[in-house]
Order: sequence, then C-alpha cells, then structure tokens
Amino acid sequence: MKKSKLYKDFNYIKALSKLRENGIRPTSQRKILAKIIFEKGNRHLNADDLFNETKKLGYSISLATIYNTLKQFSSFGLLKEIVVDQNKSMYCNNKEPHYHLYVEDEAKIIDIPNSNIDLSNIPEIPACLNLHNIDIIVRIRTLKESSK
Amino acid sequence: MKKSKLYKDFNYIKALSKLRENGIRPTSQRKILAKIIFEKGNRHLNADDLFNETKKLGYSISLATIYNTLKQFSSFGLLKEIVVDQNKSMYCNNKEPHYHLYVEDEAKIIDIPNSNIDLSNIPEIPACLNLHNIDIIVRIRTLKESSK
DNA sequence: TTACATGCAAAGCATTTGCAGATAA
DNA sequence: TTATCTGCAAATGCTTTGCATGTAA
Repeated sequence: MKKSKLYKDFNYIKALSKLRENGIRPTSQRKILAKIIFEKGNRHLNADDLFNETKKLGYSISLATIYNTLKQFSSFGLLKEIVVDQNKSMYCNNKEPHYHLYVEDEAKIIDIPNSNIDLSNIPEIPACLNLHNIDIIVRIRTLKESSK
Repeated sequence: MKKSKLYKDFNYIKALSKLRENGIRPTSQRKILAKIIFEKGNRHLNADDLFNETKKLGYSISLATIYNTLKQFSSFGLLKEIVVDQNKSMYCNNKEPHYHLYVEDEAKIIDIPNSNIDLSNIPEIPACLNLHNIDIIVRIRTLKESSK
C-alpha cells in the first residue's frame, strides 16, 4: 500500500471517529460521503459536486441527504462552510486555520494559510467578545468582467 | 442649511451625475432610491430594507425594480455588493477602499479601512493577472451559536 | 424496539425574468 | 417617436422541510 493511500485512509478514518464522538450513526450514506470528501486530500466542494460524484461511482444518495449531511458535518467542524456567491455554498475539508482566495470567473477557491494575513488592526469587536469563528474570503475578478 | 445637509445633498447629486455619465435615465424611481441610499452617509442595505424605506416614505416602487436598480447601480460602481450569507446580498454605499466585518448573529456590517489589513503575503494570483476587485469579508459569530 | 436516518416531493426564500404598458429624450 | 424603464406575476436555483419508510443500536 502506497504512503499516500495510507494518508487518505487516515483522514477518512478520522472522519468516522468524529462521527462516533458526536453520537452520529455511521450509516452507509454518511460513510460513502465521508470517503469521497476525505480520500482526495484538501479540496472544496458543494452539494452538487458531491451528488455527481456519488452518481459517477454508482451510488444513489438523494440530494436532500447530501445537503443535510454537509450541513451536519459542518456543525461539528468536520467541514467548513464557505459562502462564495449568492445561492452557492462551498464546503472545505481543510481543517488547518486558513482563509480563502476566490477567483470568481473560474469559481475556483485557493487556500491561504492563516499566517499570511495580518488581522491585528481590525477594529474592536462590538458587544460580543467571545468569537467563535473568523472567516475571510478574498474575492478576485479579472478586468474584462468589470461590469457584471 | 446645515453643513451636514449640504454634504448629503452632494452625495445624492454626485450619484445622479454618475447616472448621466453612464447613460442611465434619471427616472423618478431611480432618483428616489438614490436619495434614500445616499442622503444618510455611509450605510449598508439590502433590497428589503430599501423596499421598506420607500413604503415608509409613502412611495411605491416594486421590489423587482429595487432589485434591478441595486444591481445596476453596482454595475458601474455606485454601490458595492457584499454577499454576506446564502441568499442574501447587501449593498454598501461607501466608495472608499475598505473591507467588511460581518457580525452574523446581528446581521450587522462594520467597515474596516483598507490600511488595517495587510495583504502583502497572499499567494500569487494564478493566470489572471489583471485584478478588478478584491473583497474581504471577516465573518464573526458569537460562541453560543457554535453549532448552527 | 425505538430513536434516528433517508428519500421523495413539496415548500421556502431571495432574486431574476418575460412581457405589456408607461415614460424620458 | 422610440429606446428604455417599470411593475406584475411567474419562473428560477439553491436549499430546507414534512412525512412515510427504512435502519442502526
């Protein structure tokens, strides 16, 4: 077994164990989805991507289940939801702290390690001092589409 | 006439002149909307806010027109669209370069001056070297809602 | 056996669009 | 006069939900 294969399996197994930790039953659907999501290293995907990949692999999991599963996985930190555009949520399987560079024309997302953005000067956060999460999306568009 | 009133009128007049520059007819609906948007200094609003404000002022402009107008105003830089959540666009009337701090629980947006975030270390941008626009939204949630 | 999952179809919601009537130039 | 605009209602696209059936523990 190749080293990279081992690594991928490890991420899948960690995901299953996260399910158990959170009292969520490892049903066949959830196992299939976890496998697809975590077996390929860092990536960004949405419900539709996932739906198509399951079909391509010969499985048939309903879209509703996929939506619900993505949301549930995010609720305990297995995935991170990124709102890139209206009517389009993406999910990121990279658990390291990082931000996102979003190239709108290509609907492509690139991770930026945390250490590359200096946030020390953002204004004081009002009232709610206990932050749960800071998300940054850097949006980029090429010149030609300036008036869309 | 107070100084602040003068300033507000100035923003409104600048907006009208931007319309003319772009060959867009200053219809009564567009004038009313421009007035509401620009007469109160820097602010963030969405289609629904604007719809309610027009009604409160006794005007009746259809939601469709409001959506179309917000989109059109953004298309030539009179407004800046911010996608804060799925199915929810906000528009910002502040034309200075800046980023956004979005407090999710309160659906509140706070401007961050450009100079307060250091972006010099983001990774090289692929292929498309001519950037049109960089948007940053810092999302914040309070602790209590950690699993939503 | 029972609490939790799944899948379907219907509902929801913000936004967009087609089109007929209205309006600015 | 004519290109553009407005408003309505219907359409859209993604996502969520209600509910009957299925399944893990």
